Amino acid sequence: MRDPIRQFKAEFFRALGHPARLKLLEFLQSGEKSVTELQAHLEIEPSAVSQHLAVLRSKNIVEARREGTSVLYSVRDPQIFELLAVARRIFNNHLIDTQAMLKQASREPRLEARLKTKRAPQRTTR
Amino acid sequence: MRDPIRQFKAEFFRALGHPARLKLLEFLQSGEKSVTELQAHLEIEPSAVSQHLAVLRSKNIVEARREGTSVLYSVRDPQIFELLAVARRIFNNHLIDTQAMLKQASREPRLEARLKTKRAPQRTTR
DNA sequence: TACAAATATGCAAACATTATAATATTTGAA
DNA sequence: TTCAAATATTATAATGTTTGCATATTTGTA
Repeated sequence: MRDPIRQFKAEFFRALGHPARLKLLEFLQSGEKSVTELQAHLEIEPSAVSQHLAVLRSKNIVEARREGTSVLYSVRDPQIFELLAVARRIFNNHLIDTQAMLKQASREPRLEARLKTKRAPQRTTR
Repeated sequence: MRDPIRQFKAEFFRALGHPARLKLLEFLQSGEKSVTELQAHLEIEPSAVSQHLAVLRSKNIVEARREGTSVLYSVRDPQIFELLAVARRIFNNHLIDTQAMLKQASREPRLEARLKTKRAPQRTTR
């Protein structure tokens, strides 16, 4: 593999790249939850919840412990929440852009259409 | 769409989910760069660089401005760097796990193999 | 056995990546 | 002004892959 560390980081970010998994993590912010609770909160197929949890587990984002017949999940590192908080701040900063994007279904103008041509500043020497 | 905001956040994280794009962002931490510089740094096909840049642009992570024949890229919001820094801290915290994972090519044991069975604490009543 | 949860399987679809080729923009020279 | 070079972007297509999900099965616990 070309670049194992960055590859690993990339996989980490992709693990966050699904609405259901984000919702899981946000819910886990209020503490450890059983799979049953998570399923009730997400309102999707139980097996789908397990599958999303498996993705998060595989990247060490959450951890599980069994208690009787239930399995309780929690977020491994509180800094995950810090990460989500920073992301939230970024979205808030660009809320106007974001709303515009949502509205127009992510159609973005071509790059050149955005780029106001600007003459290169004149070098004083050479 | 079910959940547009979380959907959007998910797409944002997925935009970070590629080693080349992470490398781009890390490089941009030292300031605005021309596409030529970015290409030299990444050592991949020029068009591939443009394509990755297009992904980052589409999520408003970077912005471009033209100067003469070159196009200069920069990161829109310094908090992106904060985000990457938090991610880095998370990885460092779990470095041992991470190294183990890298070594064994991400083979993870099944969940039950990890779960030390633990008896549920006895309820005092009922 | 019944309950809780995970896993296996299979499929469709969406997605992502990359390579190649074509196109656009700016600049400077003829 | 016309052309060519340099810089980048975009279109296309082929591919490959992951991915997400549903259904069914299995595992672990009480």
